Amino acid sequence: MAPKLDKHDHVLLAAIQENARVAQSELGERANLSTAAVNRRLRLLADAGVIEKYTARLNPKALGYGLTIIVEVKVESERADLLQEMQRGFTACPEIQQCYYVAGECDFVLIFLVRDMEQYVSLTRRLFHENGNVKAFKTLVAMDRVKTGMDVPITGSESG
Amino acid sequence: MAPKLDKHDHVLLAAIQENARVAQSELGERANLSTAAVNRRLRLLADAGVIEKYTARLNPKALGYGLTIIVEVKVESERADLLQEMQRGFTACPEIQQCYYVAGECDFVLIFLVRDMEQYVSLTRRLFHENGNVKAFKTLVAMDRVKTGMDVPITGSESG
DNA sequence: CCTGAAATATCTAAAAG
DNA sequence: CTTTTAGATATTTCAGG
Repeated sequence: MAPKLDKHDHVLLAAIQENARVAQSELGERANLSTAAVNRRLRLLADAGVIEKYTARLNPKALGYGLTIIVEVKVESERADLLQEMQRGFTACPEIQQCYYVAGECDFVLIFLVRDMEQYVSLTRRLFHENGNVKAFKTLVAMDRVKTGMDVPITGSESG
Repeated sequence: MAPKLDKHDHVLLAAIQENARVAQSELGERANLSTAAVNRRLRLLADAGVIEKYTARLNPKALGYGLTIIVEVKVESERADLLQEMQRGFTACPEIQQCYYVAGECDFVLIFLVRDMEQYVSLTRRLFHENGNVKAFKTLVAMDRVKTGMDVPITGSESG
């Protein structure tokens, strides 16, 4: 899946992760490449799945989603089909930003983005209380989103 | 901070959140706006901070970061200056993708993206063991990143 | 794999309704 | 808000090393 990234790729990836709108001409200056080479590399990186998508990060508060809640879910049974059905339900819920299947005390960690507590309570009914496979869940209310994002660390060099 | 978003804005925001590279001409078709109106709205939304940034989402595994770990941190003292110093340390660490300050049993929830367990252990030394204000921390290893992203739900309409 | 230049496409701003 | 125009930027492709 990762076809040998060299240091030029690292420069490009770090740059577009920070700001996807920088012109390929400027990327070329930073990476010491022509715009044509930049264009080709970006295409290959996207085709290879290294670049998953170009996206705009929106301000949740500006859209009325002022409440972040982290939830730990414990399940009754770890039967594969039941887990998969739960994962589908979580994934389909737009208010669940992130879902991790974890090893340890609990089984899932979810990150909710909701308008208010009322909406969260309503979602817990549907997703947890009405789901026979949810044994327990623990709610952690975020007072501050200290650091957010899906940024991947990009070291100076590694494989090149 | 949120200067009345109408349904046109919602269409635009949902579209560029899903794919930031769609042409403004196509955005215009989807939102029933001229490209000039789309351009103006996108500029205003960015200036107002509704659009925080344009970014490329990268595949962590492709960059060698195959291990996601969620950590709950409990502090000794909640003194404001100590908390702030911890937050600065977490924020400055590239391997910490996300940091939430939460109410409840623990005080911080962190999401790490690391190359391997060795790197994680090394980071815990520096960030937790060598920090006098960390009372305890609990490590949850992610077996699967079921759903990721920072997407904000965009309802059909609300304030318009 | 690269560069440089040409051909497309896109964005931005202005003018007028 | 709209449409149209025009010029500046950005992108993609192509020829050739």
